[in-house]
Amino acid sequence: MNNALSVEFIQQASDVIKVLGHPQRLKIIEYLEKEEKSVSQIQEHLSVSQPLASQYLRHMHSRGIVKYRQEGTTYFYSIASEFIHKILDCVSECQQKVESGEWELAMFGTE
Amino acid sequence: MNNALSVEFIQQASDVIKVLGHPQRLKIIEYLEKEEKSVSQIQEHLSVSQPLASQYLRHMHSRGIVKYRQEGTTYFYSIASEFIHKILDCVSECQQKVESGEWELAMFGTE
DNA sequence: ATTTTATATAAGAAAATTACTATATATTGG
DNA sequence: CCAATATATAGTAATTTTCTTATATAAAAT
Repeated sequence: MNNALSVEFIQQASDVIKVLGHPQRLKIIEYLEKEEKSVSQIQEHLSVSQPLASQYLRHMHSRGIVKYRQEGTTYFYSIASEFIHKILDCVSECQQKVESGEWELAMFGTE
Repeated sequence: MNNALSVEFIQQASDVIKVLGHPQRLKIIEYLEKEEKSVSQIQEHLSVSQPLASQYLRHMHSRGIVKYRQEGTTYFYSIASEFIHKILDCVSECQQKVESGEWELAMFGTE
């Protein structure tokens, strides 16, 4: 079932994964899961400054993780890749397993 | 099907995901997927120095991503969490979908 | 035309990450 | 006890990331 990952794919995938390895950006992705949101909605949801929200989104856009649609001065962002949806499912499933006591997210908190 | 992620879980999960957002560390995880490996095996597999390999592993161990078993002077590392296996499955599935043309890993490579 | 609203962009300081070199520890074999 | 092997740890320079402040753009409203 598991083919080996190619060197290039590992490089690309880790680039994408890296973006999700950040609480605020992961929160954005979760917020966008169901439907597109405007920058100001995202900004309020995170309680961050406008430029910082914009920067997060630009960052994720440059990696192909989100896309946007413009309507007047409003930009609606949404998830651009199936891979992101899958990862999010995975994280969500993990939370459920952890809550049910079936799994541990991480085994030790040492250091 | 999708419960909302809690703030604490997002924090913890992004901490773990962050570790995978690095080509060499992701490669280690993939290398460990089937079975445990010694530090020197991992070192050779990555073509990095001994201290660097050890540092990667210590880093991943501190996050509960890998665990080890000692036998003499040899340390055998393996994946410590189900979550990591799941993420790896997800990445592997993604590569297959990308190769088959069904998905794109990322939509734009701009910037 | 001017103001307001929504967002983007730029520049830089502070903090974190990365990878290197040098050294330490601990187990095994002679 | 001494050397060799396998791995860990410490210290650090270079790079990257993160977040802030200030400014720009562009559409809409007055």
